[in-house]
Amino acid sequence: MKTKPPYHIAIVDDHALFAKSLEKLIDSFEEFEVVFHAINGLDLQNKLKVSELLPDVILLDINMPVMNGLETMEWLSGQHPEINVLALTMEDEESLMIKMIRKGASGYLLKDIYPDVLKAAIFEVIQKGFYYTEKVNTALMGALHTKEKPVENSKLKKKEITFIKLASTEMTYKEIAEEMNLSPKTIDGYRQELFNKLELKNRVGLVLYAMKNNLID
Amino acid sequence: MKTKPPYHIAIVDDHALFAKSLEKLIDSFEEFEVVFHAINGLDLQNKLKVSELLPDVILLDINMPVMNGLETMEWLSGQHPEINVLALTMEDEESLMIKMIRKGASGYLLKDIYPDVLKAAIFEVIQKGFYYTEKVNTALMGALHTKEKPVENSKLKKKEITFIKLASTEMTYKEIAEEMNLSPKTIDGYRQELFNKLELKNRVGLVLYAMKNNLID
DNA sequence: GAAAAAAAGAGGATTTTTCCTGTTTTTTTG
DNA sequence: CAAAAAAACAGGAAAAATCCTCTTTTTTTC
Repeated sequence: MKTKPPYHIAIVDDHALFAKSLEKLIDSFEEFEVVFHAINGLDLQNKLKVSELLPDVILLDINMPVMNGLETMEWLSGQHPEINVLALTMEDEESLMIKMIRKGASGYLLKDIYPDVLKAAIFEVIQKGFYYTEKVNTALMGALHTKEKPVENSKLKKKEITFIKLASTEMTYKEIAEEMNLSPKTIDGYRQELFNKLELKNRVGLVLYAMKNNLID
Repeated sequence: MKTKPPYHIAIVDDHALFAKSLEKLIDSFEEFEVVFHAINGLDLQNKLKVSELLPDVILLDINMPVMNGLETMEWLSGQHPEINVLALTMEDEESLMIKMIRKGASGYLLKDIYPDVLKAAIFEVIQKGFYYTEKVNTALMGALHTKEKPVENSKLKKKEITFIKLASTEMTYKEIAEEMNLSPKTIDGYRQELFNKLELKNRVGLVLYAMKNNLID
């Protein structure tokens, strides 16, 4: 970790306008300098490979089309554990927040914060290695106190994910079965298994689950 | 309309980080100058009242909590028709786009555009009074060709909205009826009416509609 | 206050979803 | 290869959702 300015920042966000704007803002802080920005996790991997100097901090958007924040965070933890990552997101979703922290993010910020807060957060991450707001702390405590169900709900199988996505449309299960080239009874099995595993009551619950876990939208 | 730089821009967006960043970006274009930014439609109304100089162009975010883009646009069209408005949004939602144009927006931009496009768009809006991309044109043509259904779907009644919100949970219709102190048959009437009006096939469609229109989450 | 419109409610039927308990087929693993 | 595990599939039934048409009650409007 560098101890003197300028600190190098990388931005990962698929919204070019936001990314570029953010770059301007960060460059306006004299202690910081944006070294590059990537439009998704894959792009970040490439940029990191060819970049001669690694960023001190990465600002990572969570909602991205190709390789999302969680996947990217996982890769970063493995490949570049020395880089501090600040997760950026539009929504205040507690479960996502916890997942990002678990995967090694150094902090979690909403996009509706004020620039000063961002600046302070980056500084704190560089100095202390983390930036946790009251909110994150509360959520973390809560997560630790509720007993860890061995649900492994983050590890849905591919077909289950496909099914959930289709179940989050106006298709009937029969149509979904055709689409997936499976018997309606098999589809019913998926449904039942997921209802049990995720503790859902009906299909609407499945759609809400898909939303919260960014499987749709 | 002013004909010489600097042109004055106002930003309306509830995400402080994005708004401030965007301000930096725009100020970096020498022809433009950000005069103020508001966090929602209501705030914009106040700012416009006390501001001694009106902006030439307003960059208006569509998704805002208090007074959203559509409502704000409606008000602007009535009170300040001379100000050109560029709608800004995260999602590429055709119906929203058309509604904004109908209410008088001078252009429609996605937040994933490049800064140069934004700059060009602002210029074009100032000079020509509008900035329509190929996409918007296509959508508009399509909208004109499909006959205007008197749907008024933007004006859902209060109870319908309550119903949609409850239908977007794991409750059964029977439970929803109890919650709303109505007969299950009445609830069924709401459901049927909404399915027709919004052209939905089933309850999942209703949940998706609720999502797209920010009734939930 | 009578007519019109809107909201609430109902009967009755079909389709879809949900649930429970199995069997058969395919894949994995020692 | 044989045993075990996972995936695919089924029968049958109850519950919920969906659909269509219609009546009653309440509210609005002239």
